[in-house]
Amino acid sequence: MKLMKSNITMKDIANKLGVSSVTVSKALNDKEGVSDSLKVTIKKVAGEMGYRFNSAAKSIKDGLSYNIGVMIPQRFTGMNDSFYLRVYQEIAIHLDHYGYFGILNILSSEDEEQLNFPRVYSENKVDGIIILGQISKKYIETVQNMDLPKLFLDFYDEHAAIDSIVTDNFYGAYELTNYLIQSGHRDIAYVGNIYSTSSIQDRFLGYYKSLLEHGLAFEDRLLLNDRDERGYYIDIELPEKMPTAFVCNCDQVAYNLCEFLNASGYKVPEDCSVVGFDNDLYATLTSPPLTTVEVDIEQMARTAVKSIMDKVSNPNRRNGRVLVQGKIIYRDSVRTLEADQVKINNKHK
Amino acid sequence: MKLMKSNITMKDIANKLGVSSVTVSKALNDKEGVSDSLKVTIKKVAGEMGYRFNSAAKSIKDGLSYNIGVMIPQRFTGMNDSFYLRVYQEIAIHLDHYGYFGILNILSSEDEEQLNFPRVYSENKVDGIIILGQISKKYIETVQNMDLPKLFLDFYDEHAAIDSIVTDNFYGAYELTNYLIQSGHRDIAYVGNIYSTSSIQDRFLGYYKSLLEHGLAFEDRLLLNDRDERGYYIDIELPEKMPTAFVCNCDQVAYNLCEFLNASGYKVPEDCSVVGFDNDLYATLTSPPLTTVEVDIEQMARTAVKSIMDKVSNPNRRNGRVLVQGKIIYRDSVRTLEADQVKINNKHK
DNA sequence: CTGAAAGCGCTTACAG
DNA sequence: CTGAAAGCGCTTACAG
Repeated sequence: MKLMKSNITMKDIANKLGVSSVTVSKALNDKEGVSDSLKVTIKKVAGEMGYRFNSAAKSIKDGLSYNIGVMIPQRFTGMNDSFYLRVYQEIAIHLDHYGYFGILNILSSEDEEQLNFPRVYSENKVDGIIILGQISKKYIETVQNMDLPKLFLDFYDEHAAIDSIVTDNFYGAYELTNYLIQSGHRDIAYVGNIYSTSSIQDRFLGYYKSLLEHGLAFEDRLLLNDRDERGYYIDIELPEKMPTAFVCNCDQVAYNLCEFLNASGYKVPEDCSVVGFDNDLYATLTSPPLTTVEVDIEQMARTAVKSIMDKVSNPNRRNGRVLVQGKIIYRDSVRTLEADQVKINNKHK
Repeated sequence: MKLMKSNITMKDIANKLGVSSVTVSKALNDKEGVSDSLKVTIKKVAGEMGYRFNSAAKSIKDGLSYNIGVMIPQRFTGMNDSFYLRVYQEIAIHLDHYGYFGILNILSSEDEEQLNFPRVYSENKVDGIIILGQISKKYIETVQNMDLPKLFLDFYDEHAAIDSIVTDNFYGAYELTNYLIQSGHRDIAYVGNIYSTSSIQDRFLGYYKSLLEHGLAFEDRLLLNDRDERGYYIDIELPEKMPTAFVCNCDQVAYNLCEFLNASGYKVPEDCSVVGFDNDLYATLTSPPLTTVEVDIEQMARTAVKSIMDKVSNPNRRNGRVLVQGKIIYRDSVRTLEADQVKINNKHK
């Protein structure tokens, strides 16, 4: 079925002007081989005739679609405050600078389980694909089999030799924990299921490194679970002996924790300090607002787009694992403990 | 520059099997004119060879890109909780059912002012375009000049003969106000800049109709502004005589109002009732949570996709202005006033 | 059931 | 500086 659109082609412009379509093509693309005056005329007439470039014709010639696929696993799509959608939005904006477009591809749980290639791939709709958000081990293999530049964003996999861009979760949590220790805290818990995602795990390790460096012992009671294997939040169980501070793997969990602490009669930061990660909406909804680490979405998107575009022009290009630094946002959810208060806390043992 | 990808084409499959590419095309597309056995063989070999369909070649033939553009004005992109991004996400999911993809197009303020066509249009990248979020009057004209099926989503314009899909703001606010009146409220304010967007205005009119129907007089003091001309929130000024209830144009403003009321010593709902609109994150962040109207995002996206796909196959198709019903979510921010309390309130006059 | 021919709109050598 | 020819990968008549 042919659409009844009155599509103007280069040939139409050429006919009107009594030149060839080759000349029109050169003029419109600012290429060598047309006199300046003819070029001007052609552009003018093209505008008058409402000419629109047919990118499909170009695509078929050079084998490029001028689209980049952004794949987000379905399970990340339910949230109200969607971090990934905002990342996608920034990606779309940056792709525009390269003359590219972004095609959003929600990876259904079904396709992920059945290891189906995404349609953007099997229909050749994209020149590269950014996988935004952790996918299953099995599906990583499927992605590896795709003959296309690809990039993991916001997660990585040790075994897959696929370039990735992640927030420096490790360093961010390390700095944040250092800050708590400098503020006099010695008994610090970490909240998060460390087997759930690499982000949560790496943030834990940054926390752990800080403990190690300061000669503080880590105990199992200091690791508090926040979600089940499927990623659904569960009630947080406080340890018998209360820590003086909590490092939460994300702001939403920090928010949940604050609510729970308040309900249990603990005040933040008087009774215990809480820090988050992400600096999303939740960080400003607690009272007091949360000290947290801001993920630099714009920088992540910019880096991701640059990296994938590099790979499109040079498929052998490897960038490895690139870290994007976060930034601590200091607010009021951390209390500075006086030396004697630290002692009192220790006596409780 | 030609990409060094080992692209398998139908011709390759045909050569391998000693048939013509026409036959391969028919087999792969399940068309008439190939024996079943040959069809099976072709599909099998195509799979083995890792054949991927070249959609650009198809596009150039039938003049369809199999993409739909979704344009969101830049000024709506700053928010943390992005309603429009979630709508876009649902649109992408529904487009998939039609074999289509969604291309996100952030309309920069610059392009909006200079009345530039979006690149998705001038490069023929889409078969239709959904404009998600109010654009300027001037830019509406630009959109009208685009020779492409188009659709306004979440707003409409009286003068533009462009189909639109909007939440039934009028009816939602009407029902909500009815509910307040049934709960004994007689002095009800509306919070929102009614010249800012058609949504805010229509919600106001629903509120107004409810007042009219119940013989309640509207007074200017009952209309409270919440944002300036550029859409930035301003401090809300309470009227001298406090109303018993507030109908807010959206949940975020309701949330802001609740914070302000609490800070000013008023308790919700004991001292005054508050209702919102949208049922977004903010509706559950107040305490108590807000009674509000839920916008049916999934239904809006489904309707929008169906409508634009209709127009793609039949450019003359007109659907007019389609309303998508919302749904009241009853929570605890509304107090039922006893008859005598209403009287007491009236005595204050 | 099978395939040769033509064409979609553009661009890339290459010849003049 | 200008353009005829060929080709990108597919599909649509049409002929056998």
